[in-house]
Amino acid sequence: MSNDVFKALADPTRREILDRLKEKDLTAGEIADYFSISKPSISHHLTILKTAGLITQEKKGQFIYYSLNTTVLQDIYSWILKLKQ
Amino acid sequence: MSNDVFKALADPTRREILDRLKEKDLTAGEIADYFSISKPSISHHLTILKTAGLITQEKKGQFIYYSLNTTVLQDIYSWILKLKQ
DNA sequence: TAGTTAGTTAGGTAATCATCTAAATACAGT
DNA sequence: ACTGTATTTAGATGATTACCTAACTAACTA
Repeated sequence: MSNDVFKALADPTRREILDRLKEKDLTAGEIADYFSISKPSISHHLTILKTAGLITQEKKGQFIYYSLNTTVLQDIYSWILKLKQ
Repeated sequence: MSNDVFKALADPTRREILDRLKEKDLTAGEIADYFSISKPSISHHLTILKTAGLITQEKKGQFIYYSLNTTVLQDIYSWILKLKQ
């Protein structure tokens, strides 16, 4: 099972990033502004989420837009469901 | 949200403990025997799972039986579901 | 091409984590 | 009470993590 996904979800900041990206795509800067954490730290969190496959990035000129990708949540979802019954 | 539950699930050993407990209740010793990890380490993992509310323990004589408790998974399940749509 | 803005990479640090061995506690049987 | 079995607690250690500042890269604008 994708341990990367579980580990990515184990941090409250990263979960909140996902919550925000659910509403709309955001640039790294917009995400950093929302949290009181330095840009490099946010960049680090985004790398972890990207490695886990939970977000994708697309460069638009000067900006990098991040989007939510929930397909990798299916395995976790199924695992929890299986455990629950 | 219950960060403890997410963090408890972020370790493969702990997830496998839950998988095993899904089949039947087990003693700490039985769990430790299954993994090639020392008993104190398993005890530590069990404490984390217990603190998160994912398992319960019941003492029967000399043994302590651990059982799966999936009720605390509901929040995570709902959160993922919300994210997925 | 110089300056500005957006974002990452590099390097360092303090805190947390997973693991171990050794010692302690709890119970059962003789 | 003594011995053995089950499990936890204590204390230590190496690895990982989350964060920071400083420096770098890339792209836009004048």
